[in-house]
Amino acid sequence: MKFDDKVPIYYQIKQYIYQEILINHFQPGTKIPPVRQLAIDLTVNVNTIQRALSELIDEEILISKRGKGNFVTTDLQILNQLKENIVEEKLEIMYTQLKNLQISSDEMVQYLSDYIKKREENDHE
Amino acid sequence: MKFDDKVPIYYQIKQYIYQEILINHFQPGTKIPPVRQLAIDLTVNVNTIQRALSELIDEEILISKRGKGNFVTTDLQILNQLKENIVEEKLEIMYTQLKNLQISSDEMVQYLSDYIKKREENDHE
DNA sequence: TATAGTGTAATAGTTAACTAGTACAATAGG
DNA sequence: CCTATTGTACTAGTTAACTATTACACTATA
Repeated sequence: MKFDDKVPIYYQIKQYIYQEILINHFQPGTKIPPVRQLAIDLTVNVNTIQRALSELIDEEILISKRGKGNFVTTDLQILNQLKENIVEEKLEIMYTQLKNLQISSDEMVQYLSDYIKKREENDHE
Repeated sequence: MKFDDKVPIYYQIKQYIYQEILINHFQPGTKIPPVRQLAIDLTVNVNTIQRALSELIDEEILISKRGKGNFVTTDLQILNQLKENIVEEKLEIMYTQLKNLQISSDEMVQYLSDYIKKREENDHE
């Protein structure tokens, strides 16, 4: 996995696991891969995996069962809230950054539409 | 100035200066504040300012004149390109992240519109 | 010419993130 | 009961980012 060297790896792993859960690659109630396997898959140290997981456990996104594995919560309320928070966070970051460049809301929507159009034209090649 | 502790400070300063230039707080051809003053204003060390500035100088956004100060380029071509690049970069980051959550382009535009609407309702209070 | 203001360089020390390695605790299965 | 698998904890060492400090080079001006 490729990481952005401007952001801590453990934090990017945390985001990655959020993503895998929210798109149901890791399903509610099921076991996620063992820490040692994740370390291999993501080519990082076990400690770095553990740091990401321990935060997810604190957040009750994951439930740790010693000797068994780490399991995705079955609390759909938590997961729905998580998705909402993440989407809103991403929107807020972009909104704030473009506002700082004195780009209006209307321009922002237009820029996004244009960007998507451009992307999708290229993706169809 | 408040910094995101997940991203290097020098990098955030660099982004800040981009912004100040693009919204004409620092105008083409004019001198930006001395490094020692910037260090005070942003409450960081001079070395950290210098690190950000040296990258901007490499990019020819700024021109350094020893003993005089650092000056914003007068090359509007470079500045226009810079703005385009930054806007596109911000759009791309959000697009990619929301796509990773299996959010469609149409949903994305809708989410942004909703978010803006919500923001502006609150901002008017 | 002396001094203040400017950019630049270099050293030393601190901290957070990461890696490597080892060990330990709990569980499952033969 | 033994062994493999799993999560967890701990120590040690490296590196990048940051701070603090000093020094130096160039410019303007009194």
